[in-house]
Amino acid sequence: MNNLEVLKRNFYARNSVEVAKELLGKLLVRELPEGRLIGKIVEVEAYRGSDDPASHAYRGKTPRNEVMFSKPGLAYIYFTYGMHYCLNVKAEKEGIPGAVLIRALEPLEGIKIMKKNRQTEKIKELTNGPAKLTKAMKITKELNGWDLTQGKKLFICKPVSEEKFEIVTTSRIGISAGAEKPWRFYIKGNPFVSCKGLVRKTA
DNA sequence: TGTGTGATAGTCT
DNA sequence: GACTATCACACAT
Repeated sequence: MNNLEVLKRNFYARNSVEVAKELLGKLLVRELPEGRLIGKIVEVEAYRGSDDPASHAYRGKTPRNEVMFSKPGLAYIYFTYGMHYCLNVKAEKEGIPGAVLIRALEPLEGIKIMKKNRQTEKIKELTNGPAKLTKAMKITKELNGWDLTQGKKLFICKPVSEEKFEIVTTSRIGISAGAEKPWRFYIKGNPFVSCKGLVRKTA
C-alpha cells in the first residue's frame, strides 16, 4: 500500500546472481497484527543448483528444498542449526533451482517491535544476520512458499527514493563446499552488514 | 578486537 | 550418525 511499488514476478525470473545484486537497497516489508516492519536489504548471497555445491538444491529436489524449484518470487524459508530460520527469495525461472539468501537488513520502520522480538535494545544487533532478521520480523517456516508478489504479509518493494551505493563482492559465509564462488554482495560502508568477509576484486 | 565453543533439531547418508 | 547457508557468550589479548 501507500506509495510502495511491489516487485513483480519478472524481477525474480532471472539469474540468481543478478537478482541478488539488484535486491540490495530494496525494502523488505512484514505486516504483523501489532504493526508494520520495514527493513532495507543491505546484504545478500546467491545460491544456484547443480553448478553450486553449497546450494541446498545441488543434489536435486527434496521435500525440504522444493520451493527452490518452484515459481520465482516465492519465499524459501528453512530451519538450520537446530534453532534458526533463514529467509531466501526464489529466483530463476520456474523449475530451475535458484535463490537469494537475505543476510542483513537496515531497520527503517517498526524498530520498537523488532526490539521486542529480539529482546535487545541495540539497533545494530536487530537484523545484522540471516537468523537475526527472521526473528526480528517473526518469519518462520509457516511462510515457506509464500508469494512475495502479493503485497501483503511479507513482500519486497522499491524504495521511495533510490539512493546510490557501492556494491562489495565477497565469498559466501558459513559454507564449506563452493566457498570460492564470489556470490555474496553487500552495500559498502553500511553498519548493518553482518561482517566484512573476504573481499573479491570487483570485475 | 578477536578466537573458541556449546546449544539444539531437522535433513540426508 | 554426521552435518548444518547461525548466534551468543566466554575468555584471552
